[in-house]
Amino acid sequence: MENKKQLIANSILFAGISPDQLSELADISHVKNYGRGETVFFEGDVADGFYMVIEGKVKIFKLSTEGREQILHIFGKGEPFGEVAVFQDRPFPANATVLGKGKLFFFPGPEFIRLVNANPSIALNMLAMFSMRLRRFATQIEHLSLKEVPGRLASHLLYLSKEQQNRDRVTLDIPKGQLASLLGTSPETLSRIFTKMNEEGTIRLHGKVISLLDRERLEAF
Amino acid sequence: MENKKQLIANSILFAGISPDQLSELADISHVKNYGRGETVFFEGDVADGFYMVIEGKVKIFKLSTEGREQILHIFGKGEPFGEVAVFQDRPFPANATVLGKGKLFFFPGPEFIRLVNANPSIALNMLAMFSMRLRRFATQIEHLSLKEVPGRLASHLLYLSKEQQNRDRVTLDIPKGQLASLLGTSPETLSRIFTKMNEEGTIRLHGKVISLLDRERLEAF
DNA sequence: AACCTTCCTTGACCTGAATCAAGTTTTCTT
DNA sequence: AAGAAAACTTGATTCAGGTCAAGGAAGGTT
Repeated sequence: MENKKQLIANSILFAGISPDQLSELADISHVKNYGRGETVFFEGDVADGFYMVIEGKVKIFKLSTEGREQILHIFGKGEPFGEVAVFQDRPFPANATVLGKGKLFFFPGPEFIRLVNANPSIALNMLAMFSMRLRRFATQIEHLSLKEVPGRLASHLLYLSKEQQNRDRVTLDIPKGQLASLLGTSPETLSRIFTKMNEEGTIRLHGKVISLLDRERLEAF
Repeated sequence: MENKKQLIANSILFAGISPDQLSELADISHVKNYGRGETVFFEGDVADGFYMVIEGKVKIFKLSTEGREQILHIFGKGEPFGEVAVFQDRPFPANATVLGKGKLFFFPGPEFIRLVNANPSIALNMLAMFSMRLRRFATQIEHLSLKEVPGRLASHLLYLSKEQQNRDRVTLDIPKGQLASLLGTSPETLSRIFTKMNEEGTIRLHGKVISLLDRERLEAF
């Protein structure tokens, strides 16, 4: 329980909250466990609350009528999701499932709305978070429309490198099939491009570990 | 000047503001005029303030290295833009130019930040606005990745119809070339699809006016 | 009314990437 | 360790849609 409070206090969303409100949040939230690939919610479900990742990763995605998948976000530890729907009091606009297995907080919607309205610092935290997501979405739209798949992959590898202390040896944190869906392409195409970059000497592949041999070239895409 | 206050008071962003703050806003804001297709700002420019449309339309867009354009938003009367960059204190993430000619408000950044921090109701208005934009972006990503161009056009026509009192006779509010860029395609491809839908009897073209003859089919895309 | 510019359309061609199919490797499970 | 299930790779084929090129329509300007 103490642990629970700490997790909440350390999150971006609830940073700077008062001890009272922290206790209240800890009281109203549940912890939920999810098995491999289990669904958290479907697009169209009523948003009676939102979630925050404690352990594991969650993908938020859309499906086409033919079953193709486009990932919008992948959220990790400490990141909330579903708050937009709660805040707008509308159904979830996309599906959420756990990658691997995971542990999540659930916060009931009405209590959260009350908190946001009462506590300007939470509103400001949310604004900061939404701003970042808007920026990311803008980049994603740009990439989908203006870059070809090799360019998107190159961007992603450079992004991963930045996240991982700018090392030249990068580790994929999701399966390649999921990466394909995040980049808006098929596993087959992604695989071919990996192979080509490997042959050209731009990168070196070792399964989920990838060495960036030629950053210049990656940036040129 | 009275007019200026009214425009601010009627905007989504500043709805519910106090008379004092309204006066202050009116004092710190300037009105700027823009000629046909003039640029408001470029991607990468320092965001020392943000804008609100008084007259005309503004497109926010990204450019590829080869010069292709992807429109992220088109904003009309009363809509603010550039606030995300101001709020994050980061350069503008995209370009903004006026379609046709236009008249805009400019609000200096620091004063705005002060206002948001002091006034929770503005923060909540912003949250509502950002939520809506996140949703729109999610839809745009979904369309770009999972729908083909005819599907995106069909969606857009149905969306326009909804905006225009659900009439079956819809009027395009931007040139077709711009629509192509909004839908993430080329003018040539868009033109071909318009022609095909016209031949199939799904729609009837009269320049910028389009009759929706077969909603069923449009929705099926 | 003639001119110019911007916008739109149509044709011909080409290519990036999706799809289908079949194997291979990796990983879970028992 | 063996078997089953995912995950990944490779090949062959197809096609949506981008690009280049040229002509036509529409709207603004003098």
